[in-house]
Amino acid sequence: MPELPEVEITRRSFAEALDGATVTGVQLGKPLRWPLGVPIASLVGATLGLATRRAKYLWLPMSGPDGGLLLHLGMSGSLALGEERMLGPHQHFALHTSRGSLVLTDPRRFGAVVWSAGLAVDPARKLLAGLGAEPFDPALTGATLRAAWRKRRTPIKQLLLAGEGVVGAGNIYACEALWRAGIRPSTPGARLSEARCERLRLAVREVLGQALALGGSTLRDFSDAHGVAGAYQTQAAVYDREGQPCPRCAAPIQRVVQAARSTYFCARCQRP
DNA sequence: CTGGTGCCCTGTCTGC
DNA sequence: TGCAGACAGGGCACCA
Repeated sequence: MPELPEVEITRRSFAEALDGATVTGVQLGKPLRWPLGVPIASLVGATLGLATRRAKYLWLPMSGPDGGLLLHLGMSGSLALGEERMLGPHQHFALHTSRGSLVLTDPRRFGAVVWSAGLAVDPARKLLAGLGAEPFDPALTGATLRAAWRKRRTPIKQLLLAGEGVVGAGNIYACEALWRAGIRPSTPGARLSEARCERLRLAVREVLGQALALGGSTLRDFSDAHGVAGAYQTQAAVYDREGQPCPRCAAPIQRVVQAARSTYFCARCQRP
């Protein structure tokens, strides 16, 4: 489900409310992708800091014990902040605090909540290693993207999905950014000139920025920690629009499968 | 190293 | 109505 905009919107919707809160309990439902990695009891009494985000991961820092929870929403996860109550059938993690309970709902359980003593040590270090630059990092340029992709024959769509060079664009926003940049999703990364890399960098920023402004995309069930849905999906130019006219040139949008994921593009205005 | 595939798990929708 | 199959916003492990 959640790509970078949805994760960031989720973060913003609860981070300040829980900054400084005391952990009063933790509840687990069915297993998520990995074990929590710490006894629940040891977290009780910890003080929460301000939640941050790296790529599609959220980091909930704590002191006493020092460390934090690294959280990923997977394909179907969402967080809600509310009163403490029984876990529902798809609620597999709850962090009860002095200022409310943060509950992870994740039917498919591809998500994760993992304890790490810090971001620079395992398991967080290993999970975050190799991620590309943040899309809004001023240090990210067409030249740095060109350098990251120049030896990669993998199609650019898959490089974006893997977070190589730049993170944050999942299936929806990778399709949208490539359309905006006029680049065919099947184009090998190495084929992109620095100028096209720069165009794609700007496209990724624009798409993610617009999605952030619209509260993300709600295809089925995404909402922020207060239950507010997103509206970006109504703006999509190509995603899930197979056969419909390209907003730019009116040619029918095509759908292909790359690495087992649907890719939508306009064959007329997106060039190899 | 690299690119490709399979898999984790559940819900929803489509077509027979 | 029932049921099988495809598909879904992500990412890891493993293979050749």
